[in-house]
Amino acid sequence: MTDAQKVERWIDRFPLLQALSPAHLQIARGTVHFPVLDAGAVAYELDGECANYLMCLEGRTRIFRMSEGGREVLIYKVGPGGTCALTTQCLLSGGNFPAQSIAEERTELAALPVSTFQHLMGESAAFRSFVMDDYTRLMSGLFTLIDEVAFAPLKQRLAHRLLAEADPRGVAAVTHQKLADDIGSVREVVSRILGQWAEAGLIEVRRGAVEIVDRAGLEATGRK
Amino acid sequence: MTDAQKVERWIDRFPLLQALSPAHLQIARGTVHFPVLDAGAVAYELDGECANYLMCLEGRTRIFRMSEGGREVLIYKVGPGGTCALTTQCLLSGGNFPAQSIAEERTELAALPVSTFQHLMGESAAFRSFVMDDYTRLMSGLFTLIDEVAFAPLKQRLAHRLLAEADPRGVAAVTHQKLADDIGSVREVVSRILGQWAEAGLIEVRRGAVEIVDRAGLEATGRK
DNA sequence: CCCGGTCGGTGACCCAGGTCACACAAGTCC
DNA sequence: GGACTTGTGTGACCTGGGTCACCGACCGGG
Repeated sequence: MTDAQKVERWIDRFPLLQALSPAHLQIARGTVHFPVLDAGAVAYELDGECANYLMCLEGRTRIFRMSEGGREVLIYKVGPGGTCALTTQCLLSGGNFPAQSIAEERTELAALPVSTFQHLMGESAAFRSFVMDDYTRLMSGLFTLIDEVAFAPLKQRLAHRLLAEADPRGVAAVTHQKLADDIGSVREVVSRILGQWAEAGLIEVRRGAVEIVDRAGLEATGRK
Repeated sequence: MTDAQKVERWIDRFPLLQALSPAHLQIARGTVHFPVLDAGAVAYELDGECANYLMCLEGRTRIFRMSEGGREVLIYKVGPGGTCALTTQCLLSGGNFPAQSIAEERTELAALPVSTFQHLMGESAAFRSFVMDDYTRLMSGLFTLIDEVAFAPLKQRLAHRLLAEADPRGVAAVTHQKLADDIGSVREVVSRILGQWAEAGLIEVRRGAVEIVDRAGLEATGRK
């Protein structure tokens, strides 16, 4: 794919960019570039510096925090059409990354350098609203996350994760280990809960995947 | 105190406002008003609408989330010179309050109506930076909060809270119940931990107050 | 077809921390 | 100086969920 094509695809994926004035969009087009991450590659590390505003074109990255003990909490995942709102946090605050990120699969990004970002933030109301939109979304996501880790029993968090991970047909292609990582628990516990649900006919477990049989039932189980 | 005096005090408390252009500052002066909350009054409720950008002149408010079970987590407290960054979240996202707030003592606020807020956000880079500054600070606060609720043992969270609550002389004027609420636990547990620390000579407990005797020791106890 | 890595299942055990049920001490309001 | 309210101390108990130690099943490659 030529660079010009990549630029078009990028604008395709982020239609809101078209609200930029021609001049501003021109600046963006001229400075954007397109890094690619292999599966498992580190997108950025905790406390790393942020040199680009990142948007995701293809693939998926996982953003999480890790405790000294090695356990993790998932903050969010970014897929095609999403921006990595933590870069916003860094660029706006002048600080470093408050979490770390790893590509779950091969991931193609669009990256605007800091200078462009700052310039557009200063000059373009449309760009500001584009950026702030995702940023405020991140904020509200954090509140529900806080609720979950602070109050929700593990079952509920697992149910949520599972539902979030499932494709339209209700199949979630994840290992127990990955689920456990996402919700900050351990494999054994996840296996046990999944076992109970399978018993109850809510799900079916396969190697490397879980199929949701009774979506409603699962949502309800989670809820108490 | 006359209104004019209040305006002066307000600008005194928030010196960064002086970076606004005279015209913008004039708009702010013309529309700001000064609500007062009695101790225990509700500053705003969960899911409430936000009509003003709020800054705290005197007093203290507590912002927290509550579970269905009635347990709470403290998000942060705002004192003199602080802005209530959740109002920013509301105003920027166009949504409602993601948490609730109660005045811990008589609290005097400065309030800029939405219209002024929007206007200045659109026009004044200085105002934007003033607002975003606190907003990004909130964001990073949330990350450390997530860390704590997800990973830290209760002792550690209690130690932090206690240290945060203590005045320069090391006296924290709080009941066990309040501490428990802040960290999302229950009185009995807090009493027990406090008892152990008193035994170990780290603190001294009085009715309605805790005195920190060995600050360093307390910080260390928390840390593992 | 065998062999090593990745998954998943299961039981025994343990512990932080929440729940319940009191008893008691300090203020405080008449 | 009762009587009531608010803050605290403490023991008995329970349970979610993490830890440990395995074992067995599947899977892809030589």
